[in-house]
Amino acid sequence: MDTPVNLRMTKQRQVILDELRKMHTHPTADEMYRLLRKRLPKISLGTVYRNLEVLSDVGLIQKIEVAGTQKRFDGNASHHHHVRCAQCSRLEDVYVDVDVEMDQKVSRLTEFEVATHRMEFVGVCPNCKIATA
Amino acid sequence: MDTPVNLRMTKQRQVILDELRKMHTHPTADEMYRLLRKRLPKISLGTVYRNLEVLSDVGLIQKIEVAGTQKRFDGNASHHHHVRCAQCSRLEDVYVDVDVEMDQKVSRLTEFEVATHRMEFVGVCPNCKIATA
DNA sequence: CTACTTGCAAAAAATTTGCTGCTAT
DNA sequence: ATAGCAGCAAATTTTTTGCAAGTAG
Repeated sequence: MDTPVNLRMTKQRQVILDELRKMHTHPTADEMYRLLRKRLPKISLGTVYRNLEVLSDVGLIQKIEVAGTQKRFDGNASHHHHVRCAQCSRLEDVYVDVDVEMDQKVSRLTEFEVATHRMEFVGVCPNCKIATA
Repeated sequence: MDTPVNLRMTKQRQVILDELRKMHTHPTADEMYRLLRKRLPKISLGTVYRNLEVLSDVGLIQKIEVAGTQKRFDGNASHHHHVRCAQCSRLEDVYVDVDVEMDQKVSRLTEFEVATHRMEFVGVCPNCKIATA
């Protein structure tokens, strides 16, 4: 539950981080699990869940909370946003951002002390545009 | 699964919409269920799920996809965003928005045809600020 | 009428947890 | 040494679904 005081870099954790970083998609825990078993045949789904949780707690990866029932994870820990296809749910990174005063503005309006934000753009992806046309 | 051609306004659906609109919080399906049983003791959880789904499909309410494992729903169907407290998960509405060109900009960058966006600001709410201080 | 909806119960999907033995530090 | 982790399996939590009977339009 709580993130331990001293994190260890176990084989499993290393591989999870490694694979996620080279993925450039935004897999669910279950998708990661299926992939990881190629390198670590005995890894368990529980371990995948626990590690994705810990890694995002310490900021090495991002937990993406967007549409859909499953959580998704992103090996890219830098500040960026996402576009999602309303039809096929495809998810991609977007590197645009609102101006820096936005968080301040919301802080004043709501009395929350706003630290960051996430944005999800929703639309139709190139593939689905063709399919629809 | 598919939204029917003709929607009926049943008692259950009416009450769900009604209660959700006067709530000003952003309840989960289960929270709605517990509340609704006061007015409709025999309503089932399945009905609550199905109706929240249908109502958001037709745009009468909003399905909020934010942090956390459960989906939340918002009786306010107008375009607005949310602030979430990183400590206690309290969720509030925010009426700020990015400039209208943002969606266009993302459309050009990603080749998605962007229709809308959602923003979630994350920070510490007034209560938790006090508790922490 | 009849397409749509409900309640109920069971199933499925997603995530978390208890435990015991192993391992990174 | 020892706090932290892994694997496994069981339990929980959240959501969906099949079905037979009821109802709005």
